[in-house]
Amino acid sequence: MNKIIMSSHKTTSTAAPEKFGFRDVKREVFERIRNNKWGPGTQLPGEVELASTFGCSRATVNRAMQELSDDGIIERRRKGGSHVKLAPIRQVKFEIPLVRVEVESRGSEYRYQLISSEVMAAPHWLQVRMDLQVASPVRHVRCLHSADGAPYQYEDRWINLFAVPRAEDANFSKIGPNEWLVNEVPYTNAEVRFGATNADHTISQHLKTIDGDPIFLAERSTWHAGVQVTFVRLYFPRGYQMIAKY
Amino acid sequence: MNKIIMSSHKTTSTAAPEKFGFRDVKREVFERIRNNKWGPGTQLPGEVELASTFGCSRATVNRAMQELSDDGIIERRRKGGSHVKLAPIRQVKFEIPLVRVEVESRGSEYRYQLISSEVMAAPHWLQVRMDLQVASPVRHVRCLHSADGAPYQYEDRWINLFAVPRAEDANFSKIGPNEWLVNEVPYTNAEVRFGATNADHTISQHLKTIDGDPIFLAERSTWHAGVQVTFVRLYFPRGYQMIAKY
DNA sequence: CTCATTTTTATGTATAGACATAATAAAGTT
DNA sequence: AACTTTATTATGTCTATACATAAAAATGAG
Repeated sequence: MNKIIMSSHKTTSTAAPEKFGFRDVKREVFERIRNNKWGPGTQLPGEVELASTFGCSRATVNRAMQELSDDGIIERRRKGGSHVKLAPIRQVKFEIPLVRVEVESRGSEYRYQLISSEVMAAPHWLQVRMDLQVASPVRHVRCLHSADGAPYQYEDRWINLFAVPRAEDANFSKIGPNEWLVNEVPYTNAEVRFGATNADHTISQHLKTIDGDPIFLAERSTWHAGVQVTFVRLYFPRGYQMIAKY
Repeated sequence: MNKIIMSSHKTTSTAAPEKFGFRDVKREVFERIRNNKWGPGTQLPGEVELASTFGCSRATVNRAMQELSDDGIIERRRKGGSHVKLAPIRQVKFEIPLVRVEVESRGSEYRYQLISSEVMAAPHWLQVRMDLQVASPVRHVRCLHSADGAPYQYEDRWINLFAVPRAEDANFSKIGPNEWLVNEVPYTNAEVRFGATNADHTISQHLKTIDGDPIFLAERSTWHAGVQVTFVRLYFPRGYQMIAKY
């Protein structure tokens, strides 16, 4: 299965000449970097050289190197050539699924419960947070997501009705505002901030924890076409862990 | 600056025929998806059709669509064609830089301080955590990272000396174990878990917080070539926020 | 020597053409 | 109708070629 080139020459006589696709090239180059054969800072061979080394076209090498660059493994500059990154600032990727999907994928029974909902003028702190015009109408929704009957996430959300007028009449008693918004206003830009906080009385009441318990808090701001659509605070009870791999 | 195609026909007579590169194609397609012109689930035109629409080659369209697929915007299947994703499970990307770099990029003065270091046999809980052979030698290092004199991150790290023998004699009094490891064993696989916890006495002492204060906790396990290299717990005082955009 | 100009070069991007592959659709068989 | 086989088709990938572009390196002027 594994295609490995031992020497840097084109092909040894014994091995089958198996064509190198861009995946093979990518894996090979990455392997050499990992093995410290090409350590941090090393200038890599040019695309033409690599192409002849691996017996493929420059376009193929180019795609491989392009992806390695996207992955943050190497840096490329015109004329300067490709270099192994000095500080491997590797990026973590993870998906933020719908709560419902997240709960169900753990094999738990998902339940949603609307706690409160009201339409009002944006309070001052929110105007600042959401960069709103003074007194824009917003819908404030609070709800609870449970897994197997136990509180899983407390959601405190503000929706900009100027950006999403239809949210004023949306019915959030059965599906949560997040799921509704995702269908209504897909493909937004967002910024998430993670941190820790204490449970105040309201939170501990809904999450069934004790006042002062540590809470994992995620704040998300979401934009569409330049205007902020929603601002939400998600509270997770102690023990919740968000997992990311890279 | 903005190149916008109004109709779906090749080119209108008035507008300049400006060539569409893969970026233009990508932006155009994404724009139509965002505008709900092509809503969730919609089957997109085939590559040949798009190519003639935008007046470029199929390869160009292919690259644009490939990237949209990588970005999680669309789904592609051979013969099935390209579809706008139903549930836009957008992925969050963020970088985990070196603490030093993180602090310095905020314009603060970084300081590092070694608290303790000892070589020992792995305690039982760690053996389980790191999937080690019984009683592998490990180096336990605790240290503190500060920004402008204020505690920024308390680091509690275990290094598998079987995987990284040179770590036994490494000097961690001036540069931290993370920075050392990143240079010694680059390009590893890792898993990070985020959560919230309470400050116990040790933590609150070093982070200068009060016992019981909420702490943002990140646990990271790192592998190289199949064996776990290190396990680290990072404690951030209240107020710390990790920011991710997407 | 210093500075501005030209040349060189590695990567960036686009293209037409070719074949591979997976999966659907269509046709044929029982 | 249910099943098998074949054809069709959209995407996946590779190639050779071409030109663009940024930046280093070489060159020349003062």
